Amino acid sequence: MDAMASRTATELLHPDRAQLRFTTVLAALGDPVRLAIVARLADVEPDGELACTTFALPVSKSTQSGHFKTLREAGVIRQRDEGTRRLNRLRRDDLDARFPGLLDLAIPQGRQVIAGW
Amino acid sequence: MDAMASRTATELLHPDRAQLRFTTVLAALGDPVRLAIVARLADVEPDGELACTTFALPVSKSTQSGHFKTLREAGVIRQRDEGTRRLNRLRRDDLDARFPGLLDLAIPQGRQVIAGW
DNA sequence: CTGCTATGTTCGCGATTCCCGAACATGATG
DNA sequence: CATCATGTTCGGGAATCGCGAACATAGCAG
Repeated sequence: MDAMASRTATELLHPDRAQLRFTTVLAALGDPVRLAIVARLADVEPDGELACTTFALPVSKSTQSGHFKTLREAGVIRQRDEGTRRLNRLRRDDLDARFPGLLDLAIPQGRQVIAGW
Repeated sequence: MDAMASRTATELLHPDRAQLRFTTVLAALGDPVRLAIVARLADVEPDGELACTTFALPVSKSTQSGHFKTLREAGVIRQRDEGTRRLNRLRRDDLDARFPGLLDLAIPQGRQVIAGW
C-alpha cells in the first residue's frame, strides 16, 4: 500500500499530521478570508462538512478556490469530492495534537472577521 | 498631545495595542525568519533589546530590514534607534493582552526553527 | 441521448509582494 | 577628515495574488 497522503496521482493532497509546519499553518490562518472559512467550519463541528459555495465570501470564485487549496495544503482542512461538490472539514484533531490552543485562539477571531462583513 | 502611534512624521510607526489585527500578526509570525526573530527576542525578555545584526539570519541585509519592518508594523516588536543601531524588543504585554496564549505557542516553534539552522 | 444547470478548477493577465545586490545615509572611531 | 559599522532605500527579476473567462464534471429534465 501507499503510505503517502494521496490515494491516486490526481487526488487531492493532504499533508500528514507529522508533516504540518507551524509557519505554514500560521500563514494560512493569517488571511481574513481563510480565517473566516475556518471559523465557519468550526461552527459545524464535529463531522460537519460544508461545500465551498456555502461560505458567501467577498471574493471571486477562482480566488475562493485558491484559498481552499492553501488551507488544504497547509493541513488546516480536509477536502473530499462528493459528486460535483467539494466538501470541507476542519482538521481539528491534527491541529490540536500538533499546535494545542491555536484553533481555540483563531476561531473566535475568525468569527469576529465574519461579524465585520 | 498626539494619541497616534508615531512621535514625528519621520519616526517609526508602531500600531497601538487596540489597533493590532489578528490576521496581520499571524501573517507576520507565519514566516520562519520572522518567527526566529521573535523567539530570539523572547529569550532576552524582559526589557531585553537586540540589534538587528545579532540575529545571524540566513537572508540578506536588505531582506532582514524588510522582515523587521513587517514585524514592527504588525505590532509584534517595538523598535527604537540608538546611535547607528536599531534595537528591537518584543511587545509581549500588548500581544498577551490582545491574543493571550499566542506568543507562548509561537515562541517554542520559533526556537525549533532556529535549532534546524 | 440531448441540453441545461450547478459546482469548482484551470488559464492568462495585470498588480502586488518578495528577495537580492548596489548604493546611500548616519553615527561612531581614530 | 577618513574609515568603519549598522541599517535603509532603490531598482530589477521572480514569485504570488486576485480577477474574469473558459473549461470539466455531475446531476437533472425532457
